[in-house]
Amino acid sequence: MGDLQRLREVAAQVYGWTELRPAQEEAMAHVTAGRDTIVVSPTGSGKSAIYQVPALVVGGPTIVVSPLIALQRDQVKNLVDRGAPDAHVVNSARSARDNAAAFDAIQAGDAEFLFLAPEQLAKDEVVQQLLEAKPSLFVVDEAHCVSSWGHDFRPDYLRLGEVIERLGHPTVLALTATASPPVRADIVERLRMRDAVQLVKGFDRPNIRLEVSREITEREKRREIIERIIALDPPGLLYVQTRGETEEYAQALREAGEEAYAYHAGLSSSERSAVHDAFLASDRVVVVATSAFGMGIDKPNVRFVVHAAPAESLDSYYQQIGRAGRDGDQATAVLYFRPEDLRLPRFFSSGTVDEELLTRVGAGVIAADGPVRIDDLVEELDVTRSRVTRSVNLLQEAGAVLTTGKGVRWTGGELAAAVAAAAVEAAQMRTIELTRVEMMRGYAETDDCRRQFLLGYFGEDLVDTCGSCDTCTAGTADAQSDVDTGFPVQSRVTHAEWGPGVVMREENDRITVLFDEVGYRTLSLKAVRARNLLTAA
DNA sequence: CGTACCTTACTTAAGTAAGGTACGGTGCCTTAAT
Repeated sequence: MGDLQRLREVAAQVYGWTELRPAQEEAMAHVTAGRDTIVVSPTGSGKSAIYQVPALVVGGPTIVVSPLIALQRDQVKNLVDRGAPDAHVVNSARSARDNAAAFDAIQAGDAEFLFLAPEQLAKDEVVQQLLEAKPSLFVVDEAHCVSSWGHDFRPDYLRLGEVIERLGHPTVLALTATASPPVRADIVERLRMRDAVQLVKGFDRPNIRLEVSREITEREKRREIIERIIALDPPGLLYVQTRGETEEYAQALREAGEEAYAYHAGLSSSERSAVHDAFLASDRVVVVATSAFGMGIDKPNVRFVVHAAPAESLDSYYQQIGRAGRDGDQATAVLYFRPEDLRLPRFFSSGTVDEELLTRVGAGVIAADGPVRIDDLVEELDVTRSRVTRSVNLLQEAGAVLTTGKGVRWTGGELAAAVAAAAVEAAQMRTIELTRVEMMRGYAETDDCRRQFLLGYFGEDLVDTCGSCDTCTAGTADAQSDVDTGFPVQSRVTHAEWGPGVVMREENDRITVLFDEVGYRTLSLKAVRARNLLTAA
């Protein structure tokens, strides 16, 4: 293939990579051929190269959407250090003049890469500037953010699909280290990827030993975590649920003689970067953090990731433990589990729907009588931009509004009905989120091989038990590979009450199905058979 | 959602019980005041 030869040449001459991995070449070949592509592959496996090399083979600049300004900075520095063509960032931390210069460079062909956050792309003038640059490649880095943050925290992630369309649909490349099949489907749909190739490589991390410790009291749990961390031998990470706990555990660890730092989003940016630096520099460090810590931080020799409490989904959990053992050496992931600790993840997954706001936003769109910009709605309604955007997204989901290049427009239905439909969408999303928390519980409580459970959740079939997780060591894990329930994993089924879904997991006496509308449910086979609840679709 | 902490009410006037309420995670961006 001529393309492949050129890709190898560019990799060697521009970046100094004399050898590409087969998985990288495969992805690069698709991107170069103009095919929308989603790549799920661990951090440290050379994901960035998948756009960096093709970007120089195909004409036109490359836009990279990246969730954190700090990350954008690192990515640009990385390119500059390698002597790659110019890369720029556009964000609120830079002066208007610098941002304008970046657009000029990208339009003039003096720069190849432009990094920005999705919020920038919500601005009309930014999209206009990019249109003039005629980008050929649109990269969404940390693409799991589309699904995990887009639905509430950072709603502009859900609007990237429209931006891609307005830019004439350049080749879309979505990159992430962790995404289960439904999350991948969500990313593909939201980014409006066409005929997307899905490449999932190196998902299992066999050098990370999986363990769960079920605890009775909070007090006992705290004592054991401190002891265990000392025994596990830093460097490592301890994830906790609240900002307060980061300080408490960090102090307890320091009193026990460890080098420990607390990290959460409430710290000043200088405190945060001091912890980053200490984490990267030291071989004896423990960072005690909320979920704020980790994205874009690549330290190869992290020996453990301990969780003082469950995460809100196995997606988040796997993302976090994936920060251990990137050097390939032995590492350990321990989850300390008390059912009570599911309280906070449940709370965070059950955000409320503001029907009054939906009504006001809907009324605002109707009153505009034609396309209206979200910024104008924000001004008129005096509500934060992110709340308005979230409401617009829900109304759009319900089919009540449409987005065009000129703004958001009402599709003609009745306001009350549209609000009700949008509220149903939101409620359905909440239900699904809550069942994702339940899968976290399922992982913590299973007596079967944890690796099989985890990989199964991500749509990967591990034929034999892993032999190295705590349940395998304890001898409770039975191979689930020869189980035949009549409903094979990944096959589509329909439930009498819950509608269509996909089989995620088969066990001797039960199966777990991910239903399109009600999320993950575990069903007793006895009941399924007795009442004929499921049919293969 | 559920806990932790607070106030209030009650009565074996100093401690208990009931009732009320605040709080808990992720980051862009913008803009005003130093």
